[in-house]
Amino acid sequence: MPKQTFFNLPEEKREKLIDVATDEFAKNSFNSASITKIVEKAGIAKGSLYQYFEDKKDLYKYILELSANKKKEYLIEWMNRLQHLSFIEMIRELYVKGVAFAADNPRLAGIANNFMKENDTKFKEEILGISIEKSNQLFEQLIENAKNKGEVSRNIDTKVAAFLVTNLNTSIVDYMLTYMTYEEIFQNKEELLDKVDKMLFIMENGFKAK
Amino acid sequence: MPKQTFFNLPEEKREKLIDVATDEFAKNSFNSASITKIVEKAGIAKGSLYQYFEDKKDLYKYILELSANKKKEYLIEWMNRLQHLSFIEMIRELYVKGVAFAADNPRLAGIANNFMKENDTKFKEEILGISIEKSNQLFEQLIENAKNKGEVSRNIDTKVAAFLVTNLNTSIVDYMLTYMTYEEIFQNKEELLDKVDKMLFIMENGFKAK
Amino acid sequence: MPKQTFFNLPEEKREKLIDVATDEFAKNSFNSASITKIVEKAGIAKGSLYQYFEDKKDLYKYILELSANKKKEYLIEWMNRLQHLSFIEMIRELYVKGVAFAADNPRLAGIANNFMKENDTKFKEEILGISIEKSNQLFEQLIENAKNKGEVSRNIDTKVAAFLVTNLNTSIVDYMLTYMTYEEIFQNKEELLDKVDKMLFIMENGFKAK
Amino acid sequence: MPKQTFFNLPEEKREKLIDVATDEFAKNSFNSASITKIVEKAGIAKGSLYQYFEDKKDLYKYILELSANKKKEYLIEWMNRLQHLSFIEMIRELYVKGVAFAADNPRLAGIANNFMKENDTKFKEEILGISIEKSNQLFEQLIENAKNKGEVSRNIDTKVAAFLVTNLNTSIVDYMLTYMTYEEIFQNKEELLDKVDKMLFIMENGFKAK
DNA sequence: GATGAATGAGCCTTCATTCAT
DNA sequence: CATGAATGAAGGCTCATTCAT
Repeated sequence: MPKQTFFNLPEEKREKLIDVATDEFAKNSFNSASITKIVEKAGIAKGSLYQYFEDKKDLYKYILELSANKKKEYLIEWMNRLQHLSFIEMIRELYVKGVAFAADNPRLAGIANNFMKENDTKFKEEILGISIEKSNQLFEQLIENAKNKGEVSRNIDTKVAAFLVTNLNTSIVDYMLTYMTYEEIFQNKEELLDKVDKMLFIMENGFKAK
Repeated sequence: MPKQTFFNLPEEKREKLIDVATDEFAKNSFNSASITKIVEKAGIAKGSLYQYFEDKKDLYKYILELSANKKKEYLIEWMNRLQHLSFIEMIRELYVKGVAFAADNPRLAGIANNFMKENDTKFKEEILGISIEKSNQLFEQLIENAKNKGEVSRNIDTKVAAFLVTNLNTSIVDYMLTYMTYEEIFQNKEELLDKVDKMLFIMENGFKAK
Repeated sequence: MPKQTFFNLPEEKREKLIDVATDEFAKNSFNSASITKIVEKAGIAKGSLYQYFEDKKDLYKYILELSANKKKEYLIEWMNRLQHLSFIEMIRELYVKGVAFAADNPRLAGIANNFMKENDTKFKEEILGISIEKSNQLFEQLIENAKNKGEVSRNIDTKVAAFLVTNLNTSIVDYMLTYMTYEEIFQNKEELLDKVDKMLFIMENGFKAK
Repeated sequence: MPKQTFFNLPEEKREKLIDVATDEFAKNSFNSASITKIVEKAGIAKGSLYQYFEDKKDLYKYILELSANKKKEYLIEWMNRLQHLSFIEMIRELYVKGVAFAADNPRLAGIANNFMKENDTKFKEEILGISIEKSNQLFEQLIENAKNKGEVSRNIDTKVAAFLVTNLNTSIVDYMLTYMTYEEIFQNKEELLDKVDKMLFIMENGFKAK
């Protein structure tokens, strides 16, 4: 929720600021990110930033939201087809889109990633606007549906399964961003997608030999 | 590797400092943790801390190591029985011990947890003393063995499976520490262990209904 | 190379800061000079100084450069007449201007003087921007020319003579600044210039009785 | 003037401390030299040092004096023959011994050298025990004598000549220690002595072509 | 609306010296 | 006599935020 002044800015200036802030928050935690560096790189006055945004947190929220919106574009197709896909197909597509997003927009993905790592729960809920609890409920619903359709075993615990699905999603992207350079990610996109398939195979069938 | 002076300290003082530092590093990332706050809470002069430790990193390493050692005590039994357990039993025990450790020592677990979240790979490898790559190899070996014994399906990819196992382990503890109060953790230990079992059931058998 | 912010400062404030910093660097080596004392005496916030200058070294470079520029004004006439003067006249004028500069601007001269005393060669070359070696070559050239014109004996070693000329120049000013109060320097300017002449007489004719 | 306790020390310990302190004061100005580093390298308790010496200054005085005494050994021969040498021979020998001393004991020479560079006149006189003025008088006397013997021209100014002689002496050694590594000094001793001769030739005969 | 200077608390670290044991 | 823990001021530097212009 930037102030109106921000949207009155010439597009070039606005984009530059967004770009620079994205970079900073992709590389640093909220605390470590430096407003000073952002305004320096963006070539704007420090005071100006405080005319566009309430404070550091406000800027952060905005950048995080942009990243989330960009990701939604990747997921929109997935969401539209939720009904028509089998559960595993759904998850596969979710992961695939997630990895593709991170591969194509490593900085945007990095922001969300760093956000997930923040320790301060109050801070996170304040930023999210809703409780973490709530944000996890989508998957529980999807799993319940899949159980009803007979696609997912009734023997597994829904909440636990939802937790597992969400965390693996996060872990994959985290791995990419933390241990691979942007270049490596870019060059190995196919390979990464292949690994996603292998992971889903495990999730679908389990470890156990039959 | 604190200086000798640290070990010459009266136990009470030493414990107080460890306690306070543990607290700070459990609640903050390395960068955000404050030496100033630590010495203030410990009631010692700032200069004194530098008589005990080389620098902030040295203190951090020590506290992290203490946490690791404490955790090793929980895992020692697991390690001794590695040969005699089936793969799923092994993983279950690993997770169970991990959760138990975090439930009994939430702050110590929090330190390791925060360490995992650090973005700076060089920093992490410097602290660890070995490469991240290397530290992940144990599980790959365990999975290979399990495949050979016929416990784990040959159809699954070893590296991916190892990644999955490690990350879930981390995620569980992270979840506990981030979204539950110490009190909640303590009161729901049984319930948490039950969830571990449910997760392992999924990992063993997969999502798919049969 | 101060930041633009420094030049945007009201002249009074800027001059005050320059004055105070000049004082500190005239009285102390680079290491011993204190940023804290400078800002206190200048009556500005510590953070402000870092809005004007990159760091201590940046401030130092600037102050040193100011001193050098001021000295250049004294030497500009000398440099313009290099061709038309005999060697000894050249040296005399150099020394005379140097002494006059130090007498009129003891603090500015003191800064350059302290710089010469720094032990760390790398530091000095970094500040100078060129190698020490190079900065000494002017005199060697002048002496060679003088030899060719028959003004200076071919029997003397050029490099050694250049060393001698440079070091005496430095020594004289050093002596003034170290062992005389600013007041004494000011009151004895004539006397000092007379000593310069006496020294040049020795350098011209040597110690030896004929 | 160390305390008696210092002399009661086992020789090995005493020598180690001297050695380490020598090193520190050879590499740093009085201010920059670190007591902490000295005791660490010497392997003694910090408190101990303050039982041997009054304070940092006291230690410094002692180390400086040791260096002076060592140098006196080099100069003793020179002093004994003062009467029998011509003026230029005297100076030559003084310089030669000085260079030889610095070549053989660069650290000891470095201490004296750093001392000369100190800005605080009061500090220097306090350390020296006598006024700088006084310490320069020897040469004036020697020059006067040389004039009387007809070796040195009556046309030169005694005080100025004395200043010149002393400062060149210092400058040569300073040059060696600042711009040459210990190894280079050691390997080029002959060459350095040759330069001394060349410088004395200039001082004897002057620049002027005849 | 834009500016950017000013702020002062905070950062980690080093210092010479003291003094209880 | 030796120890080394304790001290707290000082070191250079960065921070997010404010506010007069």
